[in-house]
Amino acid sequence: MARNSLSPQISANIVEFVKANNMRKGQHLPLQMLADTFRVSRAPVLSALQSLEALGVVRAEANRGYFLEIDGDALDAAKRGADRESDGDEALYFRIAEDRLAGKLPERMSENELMRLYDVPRTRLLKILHRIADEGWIERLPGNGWCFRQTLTSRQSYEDGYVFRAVIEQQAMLLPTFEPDPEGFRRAREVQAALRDGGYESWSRAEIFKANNDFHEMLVACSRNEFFLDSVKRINRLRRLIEYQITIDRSRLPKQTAEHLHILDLLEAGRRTEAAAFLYTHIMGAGRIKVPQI
Amino acid sequence: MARNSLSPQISANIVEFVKANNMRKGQHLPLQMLADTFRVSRAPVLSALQSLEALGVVRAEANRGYFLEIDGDALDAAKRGADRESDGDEALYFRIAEDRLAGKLPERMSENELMRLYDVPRTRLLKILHRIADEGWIERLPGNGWCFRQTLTSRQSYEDGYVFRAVIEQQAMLLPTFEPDPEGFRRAREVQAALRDGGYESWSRAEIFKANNDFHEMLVACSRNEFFLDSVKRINRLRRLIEYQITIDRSRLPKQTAEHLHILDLLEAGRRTEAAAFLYTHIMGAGRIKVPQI
DNA sequence: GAATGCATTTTATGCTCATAATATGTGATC
DNA sequence: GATCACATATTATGAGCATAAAATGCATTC
Repeated sequence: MARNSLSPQISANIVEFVKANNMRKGQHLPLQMLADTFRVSRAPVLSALQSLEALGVVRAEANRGYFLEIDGDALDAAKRGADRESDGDEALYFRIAEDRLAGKLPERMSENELMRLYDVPRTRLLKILHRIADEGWIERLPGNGWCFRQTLTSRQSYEDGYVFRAVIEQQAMLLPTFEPDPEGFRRAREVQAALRDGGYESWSRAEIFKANNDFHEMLVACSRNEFFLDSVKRINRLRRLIEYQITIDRSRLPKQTAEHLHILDLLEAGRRTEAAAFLYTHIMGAGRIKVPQI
Repeated sequence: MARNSLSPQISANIVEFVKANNMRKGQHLPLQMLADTFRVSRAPVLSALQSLEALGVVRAEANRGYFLEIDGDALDAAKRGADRESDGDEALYFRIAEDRLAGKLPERMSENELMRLYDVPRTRLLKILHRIADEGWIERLPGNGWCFRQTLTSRQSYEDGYVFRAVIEQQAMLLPTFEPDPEGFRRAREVQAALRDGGYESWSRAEIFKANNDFHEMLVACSRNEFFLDSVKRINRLRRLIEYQITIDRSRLPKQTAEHLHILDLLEAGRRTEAAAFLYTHIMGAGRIKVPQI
């Protein structure tokens, strides 16, 4: 009847924010600041804080606002709880992706067929279809209906994607505007070290995938060219869907993180050309693409 | 009240199709073939042909279908007529782009505000906003409303775009999967030669721009990697908006077409590395970007 | 037998209204 | 002086219905 509320999403954002900023018990969480951070009004932030209060994460004080009740690094339980209930659109999106990858959907479908199949109102469906179109694996036909493209399902596209990433990321690093971001590097080192020291066995598939993507996007962000960064982000969203279907080969992770750290080492030593070349073979290797000798 | 018909658009497509295939007076235009070509049903093709009949472009014969009444290369008048009345969405899209570039729109706007301002129903507005979001110059806010990004308006983005194109196109040409497409080359030569031999003075801005884009997209298509091609197409759609605001410097066109032909020459002589290097400086020169000496 | 012409079904858009969520203005409180 | 609490205004979604356009099935014609 009405739209689904933002506040579960905001709750998750707040928890993430608290962790990322290493906040401690007792610290104040001003409404307006959080609203500005997440680019929403104070209203959904308020209702998010109210539900976090019910979980015991924050405490309300009359006329003074909300205060952290738990140290930031002890929030994992709350985080998982918040993650689970967030965003019904995301769920539908994944259902469609899964059905498509499993070959359960015909190539062409009308909006009405999709609405009936997934039992969602048109508006919600359209929002998701447009997002999928943006990712490039469906397109609107000129008359009625939509048509799935081969992007997700063909082996060729999979390999083309790795080649594209390898080229883009290497070239981004070679741009004259490229400049390492010390803070980004520091955080990346932390995450990669944690992954190396045991994380590769205990983290969830999604967490590992996110850590990997964050690393690569951080690197490309250093190029200070939004087109390079947008390209990488776009293709990574696609990758997420495909890789989710594949079981992660965890035995390859230690080598991967070692290579990530090596790239940071090279860059900090000012050996940028070497770093770029290494990054290229790193990505091609991850996609198991043969590098031709020219 | 109802949706706006496809048939004006289809009419334009038919005219274009006839010209591209060099069809002559008297040739048959089968419904199903045209429908398949444009990925629609026979219904809108039929109504398009009926309006073309009213213009005298085709002639209907009872139970036999429609036949060309004019040679393909004499269709310019009909083409211009068809172009003009096609697609109201496109018009709105350009109005928004223009207003945005002129600084007439605030950074954040709600859907309702936009509906009131342009006096269009929500569905039509949303379709266009999603298209704009896909092009990257607006984004949906988490709560209400949309937010324009700086992509269109900043000098920095403009230059970044040229750098991106130069890198992508050069690298696409260097891929092991790259392979010249003889038919594409032949057509490109025709167009570029026509542009050189007078076209640069008489063609409209849109025609010149399209010829230029087609050339570059044809080259990247030869890489046989859809991600490279999609990237170039995406950025070219953006470029169209910006360049439309700028008066074309027609004096630079002869040099440009000469360079295009030179690239084809190099490729046909098998000198791919040289062609790629030349293409890179060609693009950077068009954006007047200084190439750093490393 | 391929393509048309016509009839029928299906689809997407636009409109109105109800409603929950988001956004925002203003006085109260620390 | 910043932040909150509350009241109010605005916004976007969903549902139902009417309608023009698009899709499709089938007899007819060449």
